[in-house]
Amino acid sequence: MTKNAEVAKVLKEISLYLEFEGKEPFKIRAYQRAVRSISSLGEDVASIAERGELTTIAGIGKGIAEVITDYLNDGQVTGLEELRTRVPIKIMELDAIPGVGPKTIKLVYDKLGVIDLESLEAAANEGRLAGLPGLGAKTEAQIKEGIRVARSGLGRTLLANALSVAEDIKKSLNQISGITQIIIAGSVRRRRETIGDIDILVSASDPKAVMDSFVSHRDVSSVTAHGQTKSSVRLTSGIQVDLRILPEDSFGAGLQYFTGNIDHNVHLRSIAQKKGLLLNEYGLFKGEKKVAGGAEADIYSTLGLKLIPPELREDTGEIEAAQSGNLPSLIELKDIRGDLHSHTDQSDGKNTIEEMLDAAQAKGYDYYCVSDHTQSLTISNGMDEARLLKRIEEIDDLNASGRWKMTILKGAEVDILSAGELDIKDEVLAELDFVTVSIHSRMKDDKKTMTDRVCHALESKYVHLLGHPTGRLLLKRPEFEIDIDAVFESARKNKVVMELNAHPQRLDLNAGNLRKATKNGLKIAINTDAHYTTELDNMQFGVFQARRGWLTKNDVINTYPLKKLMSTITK
DNA sequence: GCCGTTTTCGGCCCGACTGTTTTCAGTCG
Repeated sequence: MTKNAEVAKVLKEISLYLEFEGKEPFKIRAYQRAVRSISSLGEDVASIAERGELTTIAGIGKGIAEVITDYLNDGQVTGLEELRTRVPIKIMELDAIPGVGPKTIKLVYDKLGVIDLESLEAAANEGRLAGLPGLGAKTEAQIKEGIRVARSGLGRTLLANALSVAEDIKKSLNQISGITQIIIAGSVRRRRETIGDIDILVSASDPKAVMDSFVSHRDVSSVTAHGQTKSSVRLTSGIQVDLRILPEDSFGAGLQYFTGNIDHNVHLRSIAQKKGLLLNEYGLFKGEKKVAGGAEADIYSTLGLKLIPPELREDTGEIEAAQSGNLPSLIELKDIRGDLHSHTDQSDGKNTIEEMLDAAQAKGYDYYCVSDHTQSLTISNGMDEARLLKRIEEIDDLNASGRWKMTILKGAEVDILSAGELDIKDEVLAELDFVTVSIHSRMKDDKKTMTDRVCHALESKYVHLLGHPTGRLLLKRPEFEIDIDAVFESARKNKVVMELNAHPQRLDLNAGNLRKATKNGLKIAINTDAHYTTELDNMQFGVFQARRGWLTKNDVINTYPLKKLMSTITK
């Protein structure tokens, strides 16, 4: 997946240069669209290129496909290299400064010879920006602040974090009287894995009171906009929060608009246009007359669409599905009947097995699988065969004790070794109810080695699940190199289930791969991989991600009653 | 540059806020 980020970056740089040079706006927009498309792609762009299917990606046509192919083949794009030589500026670095865009970059390059963050900062500090055409003292001060923000490296944050920050602000806003509606919109509502900024939507009898309260919230470090209907702040944590206030009869339209994403909205608006309607955040209009606006569902139904769950709104086929009545009936948290991957203090978990079971029972689960690490993961105190056999006896006793109404399943998270062999003998694996295999070592293996390793592990007749299949840690570690299509094929042949690891930092598989896996007939298990009792709550993040991957209840084996679950995994 | 239930040309989503203007350009979402 790292290639996707690289390709997106190259396309973004091209779009910036085009804008810098004042080229055709629609061409610029086309490149921007392509950047978004590649960034949110659920699969490796290099694989798509190998199949010659680049132009099947939304927003990628012949021209941009060529650019991508160039880059994948040579590691560079001819036209871009020429631009870089002719205009030697760090355009990406400069554009990353909040409030600075291509036009400003062009201005300071032409007038002052600014080429990067350092030279811009020097110019600002020496007061050389103020006085340039269209730039005053305030803009100069803003740019200085923008440079500080850019330097601090505040980027995206995990959904789990953004959600808790957003809920916090929502709670404090809710104390203002006269608020009739308040909803967290944007990418948080779409449950994206990582969040750039938080959007909050409010309807209130006294909008000004809400705005004033918002910009003076205790966690606000700077206010970047403070208008009548819209304000933006940056929190001390670095997260940007936008607040938008709309009248009650526009709230549904506003919610639709500020949930996005942008491509979904553009598509929706073009449908409105074709029906002779205008769609904006205030409503759906036929001439002067508002035909929908108070409720989000009315916007969709008036456009001839079923209401699309926010998690699907990425313009990746959901609008067509809503038109033809083929939207999936998405899985919900209440459908989950058990957790099939969890740890205890016998390996690297922090709670005892009894504590974990109590916590699982409190969730109302029908079954729960204890799956500690195995011996080669010495750092996590992994179990050898003897300890595992003892654990099996222990769980038999716990089941017999009747203390828990749910069924405790005997499991393990078995390490996949360097050549794909497992680190526990078959005769012990045979004693387990549910065997998960995972990669925890040699994550820098090349693609073929890693793919062969994993596929070989899946061939064991004792293996039921592949844990966190791509090994990524969001915002921290990329996926390891692996041919996911080959893994899916091997899993299908060997009747192995794919994990959707619900840990907020993993969410592995991603949405695109989930969609592809189920299309290929694979089943999914959504597991928390909990190491603490509190981490059992992470199941919700797994379900969010499952919904983004278009998963239904039937795609997910831990929505099944125990009997059906066991017959599904039996080989 | 992309795209197609106005299909191979002629369109392409729409608006808020700010600063620097005196009607608007730039940035952002």
